[in-house]
Amino acid sequence: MRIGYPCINRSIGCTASSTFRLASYTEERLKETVKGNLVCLEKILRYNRAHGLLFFRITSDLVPFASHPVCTFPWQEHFAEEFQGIGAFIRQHGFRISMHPDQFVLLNAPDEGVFQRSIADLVYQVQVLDLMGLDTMAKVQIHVGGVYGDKPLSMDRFTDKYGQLDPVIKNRLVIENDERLYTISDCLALHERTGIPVIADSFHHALHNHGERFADLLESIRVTWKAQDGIPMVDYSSQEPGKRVGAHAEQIVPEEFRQFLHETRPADFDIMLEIKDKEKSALSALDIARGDPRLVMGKKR
DNA sequence: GGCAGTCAAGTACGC
DNA sequence: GCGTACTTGACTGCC
Repeated sequence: MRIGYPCINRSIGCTASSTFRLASYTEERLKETVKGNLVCLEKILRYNRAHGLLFFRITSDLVPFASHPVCTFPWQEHFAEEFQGIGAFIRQHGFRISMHPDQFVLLNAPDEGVFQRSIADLVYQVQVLDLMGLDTMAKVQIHVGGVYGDKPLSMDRFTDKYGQLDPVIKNRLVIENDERLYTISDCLALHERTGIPVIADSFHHALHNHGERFADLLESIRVTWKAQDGIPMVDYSSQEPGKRVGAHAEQIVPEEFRQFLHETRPADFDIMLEIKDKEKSALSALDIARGDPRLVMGKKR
């Protein structure tokens, strides 16, 4: 078990998610933005290593417009050395890495254009991980997609479209339950038909389920991850009091997290804390998990 | 320097 | 059919 947080660190004064408007796109602007993002990504990873946070989600904004037709610059070659350097650091310290394209990546979209743009984005995300030389335990997580008025048909379409993907993408892709449309059980059913690993989001599960206890699903989830996929990843969050149902909490609720660790024993998985104050709550979580036999704190130096 | 409005992309839903 | 919410940090233009 490793503990981590997504994309942004609020303590170190830089961001790896710097971007710009499409209207201001120039090759120069892209180069300087990516350069800055990579420098910051390395700083974040160094912070994480120093604090024992060994799970991290790399932002999709690392290379802005990477999958947009406007971007013809060969950033892969231009920044090859920087990617390799960061990748070496990740491997050296035993980090687990994920990426998460946002809502526009929809494999089961009936619209061919949407599907093609989704592929382009997945190619980009996979390239980032490949350029870093990371093995297939580094994952790209997506949701199943839309329902389009017919859920069984849309699940069939997911199965078909997934089958058409390049193995390079398939080797990294995992599906996650969402809070409105597709549950963990739906994802497990899709695993049966495609072999795709299932990443469980405990908070989404609490909002949308078929009455199953989260902990009871962990064994079924575990077996969807093969040796080359690593142990399962799990997204964890809790409800922000007084906000819309489904709003992610501003900070971790220690007692809830302690309970979560207790209930899920002895299942082993890496936990991503989708909590708004980012590394702050991740550090609290690490503190709470201290002493849990599942926890990996990183190689001592 | 600070603030409010806006931003590549899609879907679901209410009217 | 059309507009809006969803979700969210960062950018951009305006004061």
